[in-house]
Amino acid sequence: MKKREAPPEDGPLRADAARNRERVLAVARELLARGDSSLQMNQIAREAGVGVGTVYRHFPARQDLLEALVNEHLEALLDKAHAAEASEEPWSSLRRFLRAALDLQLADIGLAEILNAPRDAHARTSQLKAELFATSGRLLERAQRAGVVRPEVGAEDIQRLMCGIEHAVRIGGGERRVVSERYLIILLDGLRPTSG
Amino acid sequence: MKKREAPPEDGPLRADAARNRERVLAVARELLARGDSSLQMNQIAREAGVGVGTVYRHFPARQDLLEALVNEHLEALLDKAHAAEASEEPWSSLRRFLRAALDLQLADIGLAEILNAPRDAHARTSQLKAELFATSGRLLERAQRAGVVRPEVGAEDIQRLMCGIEHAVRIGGGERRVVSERYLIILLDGLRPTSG
Amino acid sequence: MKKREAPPEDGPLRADAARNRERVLAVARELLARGDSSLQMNQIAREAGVGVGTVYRHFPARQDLLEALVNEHLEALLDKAHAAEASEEPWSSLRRFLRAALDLQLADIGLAEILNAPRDAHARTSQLKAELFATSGRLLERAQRAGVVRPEVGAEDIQRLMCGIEHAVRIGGGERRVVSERYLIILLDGLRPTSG
Amino acid sequence: MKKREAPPEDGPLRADAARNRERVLAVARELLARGDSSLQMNQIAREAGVGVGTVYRHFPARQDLLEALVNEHLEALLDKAHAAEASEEPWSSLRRFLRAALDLQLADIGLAEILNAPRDAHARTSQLKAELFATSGRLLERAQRAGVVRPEVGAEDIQRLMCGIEHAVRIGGGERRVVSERYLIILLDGLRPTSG
DNA sequence: CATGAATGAGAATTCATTCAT
DNA sequence: TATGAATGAATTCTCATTCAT
Repeated sequence: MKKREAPPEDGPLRADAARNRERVLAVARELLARGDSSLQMNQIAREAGVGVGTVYRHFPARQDLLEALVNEHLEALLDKAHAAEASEEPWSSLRRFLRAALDLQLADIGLAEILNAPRDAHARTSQLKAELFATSGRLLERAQRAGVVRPEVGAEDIQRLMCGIEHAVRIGGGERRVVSERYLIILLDGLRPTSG
Repeated sequence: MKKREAPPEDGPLRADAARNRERVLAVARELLARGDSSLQMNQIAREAGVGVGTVYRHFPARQDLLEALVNEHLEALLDKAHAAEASEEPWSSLRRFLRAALDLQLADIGLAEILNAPRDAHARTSQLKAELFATSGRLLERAQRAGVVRPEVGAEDIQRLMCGIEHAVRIGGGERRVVSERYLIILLDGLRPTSG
Repeated sequence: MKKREAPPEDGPLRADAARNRERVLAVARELLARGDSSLQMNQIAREAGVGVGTVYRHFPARQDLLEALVNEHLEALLDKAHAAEASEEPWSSLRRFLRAALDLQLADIGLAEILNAPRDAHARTSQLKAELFATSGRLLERAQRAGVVRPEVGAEDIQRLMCGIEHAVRIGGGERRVVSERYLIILLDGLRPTSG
Repeated sequence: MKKREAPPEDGPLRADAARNRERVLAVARELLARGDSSLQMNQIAREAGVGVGTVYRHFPARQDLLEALVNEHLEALLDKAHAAEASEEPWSSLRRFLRAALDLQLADIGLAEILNAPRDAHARTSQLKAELFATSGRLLERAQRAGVVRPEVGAEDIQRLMCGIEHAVRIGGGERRVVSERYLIILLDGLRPTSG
């Protein structure tokens, strides 16, 4: 469990280094997409056609690789959140955001892991998570003020419940799009304030 | 993929064998409770103070151990389901059953795994799962006939959603009882038919 | 029965890799010479002063190691066979070949095992065996056409009988060279056509 | 490698003990006949329907079991040798004896092992082996005096060569009876004195 | 910087033998 | 005396990580 130095992030990478980095990321993405979230360094190196050492140079630990991979989806998700915030309707914007979030989580098996990780390898990740958390919190509160979401749930609950729905979709069969839509609707209905 | 013989289950165990078996089960239970579901034979043997061979004698594979551990909870859950069936109120009996299920799943990290496993090591497990599935299906249908649950969900959906809620509770902090109760309520409300 | 990748045999090995490979082979050879044909990976690693992983990298299975060890002897034997074929005298060339074969088989306890193995790990081995079989078959037939070997024996019989002689030499004491020479003469005389 | 006490051989066995002993022997015989000469105590016990301890009580080591099994064949072989000795023709009696020996060795995979073992577990075995060795020696010498066997071979050579032939028969295919007869003829012809 | 061979701890599994019942 | 559960050393094999080239 020895600590390695952080990868040099100062200057722009040399052309070949950048190419290798991209290859590694591409392979890792591919593996996640195939549902293999083990991210074994040797396997990645082999499939990327680089040495293991190269993978370790760019990503000293599995977590670094995972964050690099997930961050772009995190950014995409943050964009969705901001877009939702720009909309006028508290409820439908929240719904749209959660739908997008669920799609992304299902497409990227590492996203939930990063969202739930207690600590991050890179400040960038922490920052993105914090922003995302804040924005979804505002979306939620707006909906609560409008009386369309039960008042006792918080942003963290939403995140956890979304990961729960993702899990429910993953563990079984059926057409992904259809199932995830059905389960999301159940969650959304459950979030509505108790009528009466 | 060599086939092992089933562990001898015929007669009552000898006193010392029974004691060791219990020790192994106790350690395994403890490990699951600590959240470690890897159930490594060496580790279990070491912590139980028995030889590895002893663990293998009683439980030739991880799956056998897991099922032995889970089956008693599965039976308890089935009892709850039958009790719920005996009740008159479609909705509250379903709710009571799901509450019990969630509590058990949270207490036993292996329960969900067994519930979702595509195949079982022991016929007993398959039988219990089938009975449980059938009973919860009847509970669900009764509630649907009474118009208190949306008609498009099936017993499998309920199981998957419950595992999702379990997951949501596990991945975060907070007082387990409180959090699980809150999330369950959201799920239950979500299962109600769309009013209007 | 998982398939492993073949050990990389393409380019020339790195200096240290080659050194380790040689060490492993040397130890394995030594073990065979000592009469231990079990070729246990950890024992070899220990005696060679390398990690187990290194042995596995070079030789994923016992069979690979054995074939690597034996192939050079197989090649030497094939050379002998070709040399014998180049000679003019049917009988003495066959005798010379079988003498060489017996010497090699006695020097390398793995040779007979590979010769009798129903399948090989490497194509190279199969190829060598096939060539050897064909060549010894031609030597045999030539001797049969010359009327100096009984007609009903085939190349396979010769191989089996030679392994039998090897076995006879191994199971007892006495000066190896002397005993093997005596037994070989008995076999050779036995192969002559029945006079009368 | 701790030494166990010899099994009590004094009095006649109790009826049930004798029955168990026979069961064990029967199973072991069966296993040898199937070509499995590993004689694993647990396996034997299981198939015999007795506890391992029982097997160990009767046969403290694999060698004891093997000898018990083989001794009756050894006795049969000795009978053949004596019968051969009683015959008048030096050559055909030797031939008949060796044929019988080869048949027995092929039928009992343990026979050769006992014959070649440097030391025996039971005096009875040593005695049988010595008698057999002496008798075959006399058969051999008679044939040599008659000038029908080359003078430089001894009883030990015959034994080793016979084991070699057995080995040659075992390692390949073909009809056992046919192959063993063919190889035996080659050996017998090879044993004849060099004509001229 | 890149490479990939080497490392070695650790997990799974088997089996001969012992010993409590 | 019989039983068979228990033992644990021995073996195979994997993989994250290091480091010589």
